[in-house]
Amino acid sequence: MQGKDTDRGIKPFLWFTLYELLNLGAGAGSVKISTTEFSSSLGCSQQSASRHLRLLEQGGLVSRSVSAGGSLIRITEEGLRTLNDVYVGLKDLLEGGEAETYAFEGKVFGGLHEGAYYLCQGDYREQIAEKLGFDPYPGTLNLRLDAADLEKRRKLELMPALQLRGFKDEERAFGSARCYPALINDEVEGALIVAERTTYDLSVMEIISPIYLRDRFNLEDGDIVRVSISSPQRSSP
Amino acid sequence: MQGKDTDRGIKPFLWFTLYELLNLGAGAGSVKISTTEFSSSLGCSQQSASRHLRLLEQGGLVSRSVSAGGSLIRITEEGLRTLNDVYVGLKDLLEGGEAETYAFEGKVFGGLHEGAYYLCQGDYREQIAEKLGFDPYPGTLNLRLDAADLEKRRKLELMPALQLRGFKDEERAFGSARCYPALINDEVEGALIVAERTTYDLSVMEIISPIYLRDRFNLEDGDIVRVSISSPQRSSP
DNA sequence: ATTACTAGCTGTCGAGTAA
DNA sequence: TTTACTCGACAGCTAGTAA
Repeated sequence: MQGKDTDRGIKPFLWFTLYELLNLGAGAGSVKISTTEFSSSLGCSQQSASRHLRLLEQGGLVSRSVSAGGSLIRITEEGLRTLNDVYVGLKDLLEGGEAETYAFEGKVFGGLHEGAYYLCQGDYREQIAEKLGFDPYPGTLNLRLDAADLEKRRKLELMPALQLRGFKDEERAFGSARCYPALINDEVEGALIVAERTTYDLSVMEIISPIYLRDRFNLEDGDIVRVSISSPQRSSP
Repeated sequence: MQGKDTDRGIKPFLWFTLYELLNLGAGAGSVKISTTEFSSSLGCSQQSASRHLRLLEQGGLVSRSVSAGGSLIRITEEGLRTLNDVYVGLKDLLEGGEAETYAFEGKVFGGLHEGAYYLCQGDYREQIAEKLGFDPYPGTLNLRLDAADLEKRRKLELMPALQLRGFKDEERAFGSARCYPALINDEVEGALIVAERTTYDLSVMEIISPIYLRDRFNLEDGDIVRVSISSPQRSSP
């Protein structure tokens, strides 16, 4: 495997266009701007600005609602992650990157056991084994976060993650997912797994692990479990 | 004036090539790598890698010594600044940029009064008036930093600065310079001024100000003066 | 006023190849 | 082995213009 971690899957010139949109405030919320105005802040022609925006939209990095008098533009979660990847890389390389640790405490709750189904699908299981280095117990532990942790959770959302590809079988399609290697209760290895492209409730964390965590820690619904994630996912030295 | 602060004067695709060089460790010191190896880590052809390196060298962003068996490559100070500019921008926009303050304490020393000569040149004086908002006293205050402050000084060196263009008159050419607005002894406005393209001793800081600082603070050689620089130089909102 | 298509230009790419 | 030239192909740019 020689996969490029730094592969952002975006053309350099489009990355800088996205960066300029962030500069104009399209990261925090929608921004109304015309292609003409945007082209001048970008230092190119109106036509190029228009084309860049279309390409970014196609790539799922911004969302737009085109209307007369300027369009409403907003950088998507994926767009922010694309920008943040470079940020994390630079931080690491320029500041001498101390690996931050994100620690969460969540309450165990029932969940719908959907996770178990996905994990039984051979393809996910293989990818997890390959990328995380363990064979997952066929089920997820669902944790609910306190509202106070949501801001931290949002930041984590932007951090680089290991990607699990989506796939199809005869019956249905499975979306791709991201996962973050984690330490559960400071003892057991596992991972936070986040389904892609779902407007998932950020207060819910699905944890996988090679072992059955409810047994291992004698967990009942409502118990508190600690999840520590260290970031960034370092590339090879 | 509608000058783009974000104008890095570098093509997007070259920026990412520079970023990849940083990834390979060419920021901390020279790195030996062949264009073929580099092209594979860049994900492009050997010809493009070679061309990119030549363009970066022409632009003064990397220095090279081409030799058989791979060239020695190192990112220059200006190259690091180009990367750092984007880093600072992202930090500001993604993390909600608290403006850091760099504070230095330096010992007054004589200096060669070269600075005074430059400041009398009309062009510099005009640019300072325009960009810093004051008419400089025709002379600089020279401070020598403690060795302990040098690391901080090096970091400041990478921060975005106001640019003073170089120029020529009939007799000679004057190089360009960077300056950082500063507060002197927490009371008087002024600026740190750094001549470009000189392998300047980082332990020396040249301070300009609208008034004669030696009188204002009753300074003798060896006295301690405090210089506070807040960064980044925020762009217009 | 917008956004975006078409046409033609320029710059960027990479295979071949020289040094 | 290197690095870097030439040159054909095409991606990205802008001016003009349509919708």
